[in-house]
Amino acid sequence: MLTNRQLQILQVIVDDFIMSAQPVGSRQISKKQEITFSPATIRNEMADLEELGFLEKTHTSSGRVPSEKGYRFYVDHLLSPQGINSRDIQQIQSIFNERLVEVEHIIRKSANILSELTSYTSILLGPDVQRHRVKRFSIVPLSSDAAVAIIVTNNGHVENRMFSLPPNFTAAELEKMVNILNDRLVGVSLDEIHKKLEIEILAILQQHVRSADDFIHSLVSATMQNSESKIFYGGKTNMFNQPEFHDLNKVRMILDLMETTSQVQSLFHPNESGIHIRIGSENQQLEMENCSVITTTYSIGEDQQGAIAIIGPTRMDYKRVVALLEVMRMDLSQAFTKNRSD
Amino acid sequence: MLTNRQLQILQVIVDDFIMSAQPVGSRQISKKQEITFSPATIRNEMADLEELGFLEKTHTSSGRVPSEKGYRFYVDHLLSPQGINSRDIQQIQSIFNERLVEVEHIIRKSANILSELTSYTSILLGPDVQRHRVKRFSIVPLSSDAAVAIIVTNNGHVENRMFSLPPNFTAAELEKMVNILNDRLVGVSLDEIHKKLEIEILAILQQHVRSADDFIHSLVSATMQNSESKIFYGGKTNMFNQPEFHDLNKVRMILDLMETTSQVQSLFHPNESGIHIRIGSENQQLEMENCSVITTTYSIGEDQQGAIAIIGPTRMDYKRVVALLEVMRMDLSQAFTKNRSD
DNA sequence: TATTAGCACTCCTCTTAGTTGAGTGCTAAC
DNA sequence: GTTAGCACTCAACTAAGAGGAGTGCTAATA
Repeated sequence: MLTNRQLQILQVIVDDFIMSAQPVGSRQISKKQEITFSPATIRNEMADLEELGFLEKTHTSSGRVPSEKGYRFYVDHLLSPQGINSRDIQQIQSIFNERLVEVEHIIRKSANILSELTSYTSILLGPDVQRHRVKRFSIVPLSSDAAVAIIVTNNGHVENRMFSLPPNFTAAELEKMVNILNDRLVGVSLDEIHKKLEIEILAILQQHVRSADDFIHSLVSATMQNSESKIFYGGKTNMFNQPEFHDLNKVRMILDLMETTSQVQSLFHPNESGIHIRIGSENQQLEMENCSVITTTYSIGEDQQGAIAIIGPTRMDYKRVVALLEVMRMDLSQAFTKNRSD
Repeated sequence: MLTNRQLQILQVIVDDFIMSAQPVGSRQISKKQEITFSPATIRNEMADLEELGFLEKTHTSSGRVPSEKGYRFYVDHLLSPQGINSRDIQQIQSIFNERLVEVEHIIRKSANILSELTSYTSILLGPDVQRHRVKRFSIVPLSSDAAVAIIVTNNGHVENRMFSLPPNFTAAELEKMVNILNDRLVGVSLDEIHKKLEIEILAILQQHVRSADDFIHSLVSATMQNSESKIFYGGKTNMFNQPEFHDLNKVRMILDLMETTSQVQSLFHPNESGIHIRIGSENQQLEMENCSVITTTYSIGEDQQGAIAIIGPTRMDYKRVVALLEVMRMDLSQAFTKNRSD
């Protein structure tokens, strides 16, 4: 176990390095108010902390820098909760000033404000549309052979997909069909729609309408390409500010990663509540070995979740980001839950 | 006027510099097959071309580099049309392989393929939604005080906006209202909707429904935030490949510019057909002083336009990009016009 | 025994000087 | 008009040296 003094020194080093991005030397540490012992003592302790794997040197005679293990320890044991400044709170509140809660709009705004307040990059996942339930299903024909299928969900989200109509399909048939579909689909969650269509509804339609096969098939293939939850970014180029990303290649790799939906999705831990911190190589992605990712979830209505991620260097201001995410998570959950529709 | 020899030398220099990104020296030029005169002669000509403003030196004893004026001349007078390779054509055709034409999907794919083929950044503007016409208007109530308004346009595009319902609004009233709105709005273009709502339709509704004022007002404010045409990007980080963008700040400025819708919009020349090339400072934006932008438009249906922009360094492969855009513009126009609905 | 002052040592960083090579402009010869 | 030749320029690279921040170790101190 670490002694109190070691804890104290580790804390000072991490805090200092987070602010300065410079290796921290013993002299510098000794100047801090809370430190009462001499540089020599500190050097001894630092040597021990290095042996234990919490610190690293950039070269033989440099100051110390926290290792990943050091950050991990800091995050797990030394992270005193921090209040956040009323200005920041105010800015977060400003997201919710407007009257009507349009989920997408709020999330977009949140992404921007989070990136502004943290000066890192923020990624917000919108609600998992797949779990929305159908409120209304309708079809609008565009021409003799094409139509748009529209699904409005209980949360006011609208999905639409074009699909091709079987030849010689009459308006009357279409109406009949829409009625049947509406009867059967309302209340079904989006991810179950195509199963439902293929198994249950196909049989029913076949009794009432010509070319139901074609129709359903066309509709199924349209609903198959399932709609991913939208992803919103804030401060994509904030990384450029960080001295550790003055290397073009690193920045590029991360920006490229953020263009790939699947990669971005894998940054999140679905179904785990609370705040999660992944430091450096704890992220599976090679591109992220110099980054830390802090994620959390917020609830939208009763059983849906959105997610937030902040991406920064491993030398991230964990304290502040955690505090901000805590507030954000609560506020978003509250906003989305009180105004939700049934 | 430039002599033939000067033209030839200018052409070689620009071509060479576009490929190599290195200042071009007289010796190097003299080695080209088509060049029959000696380095000394070339040096003399280059000195003249520099005096005329077509070339620049990076330092006193360096080779020459085209100036903006040089590029401009090259683009205006020396750009022999180039065929493109059948592989590239094939790749472009692959965009249109799929059966059903979903505008957004095709544009997204085009953006990616263009950036891949050019190795620059591509920006595609979707159709100008404001000019779509209403095909069907509907309202789906979500709860007692909120509803979604949905507009399907003639091109199969779907716009939707949440808005608040006046208190104690009955389903019957809503239906009546939607019927009236549908009668009046079908065929109206999106940018005219709110005018139409406020002036003409309000009067009619007031005769039939309670709280028409509130309702229309709410609807108007929802339709006011007019939907911009969507913007699709390809190869956002391709710039990192260009040696002239090894400076973080330049890249950052451009990436930031691309996050700002209004800035991006101003890269385009609406209502001008053909291919447009803006070189360096010919772009108004300061951020783009090292970039050239090549834009063109394609038609969607009869009277709508989308636009394409390719952004690269001033040392851009104009010949190739122009050729690719030519093909792309034709193919997109064709694809969107043959399948359009009335 | 724990702490600290002192000191030799390391190694990054910055500066200076020197070398190389690609390229030019100019002059004089062809 | 063209070209060979030559002196000159300057970026890019390399090497050497000074300065300084920081360390580890040893011996003195409380």
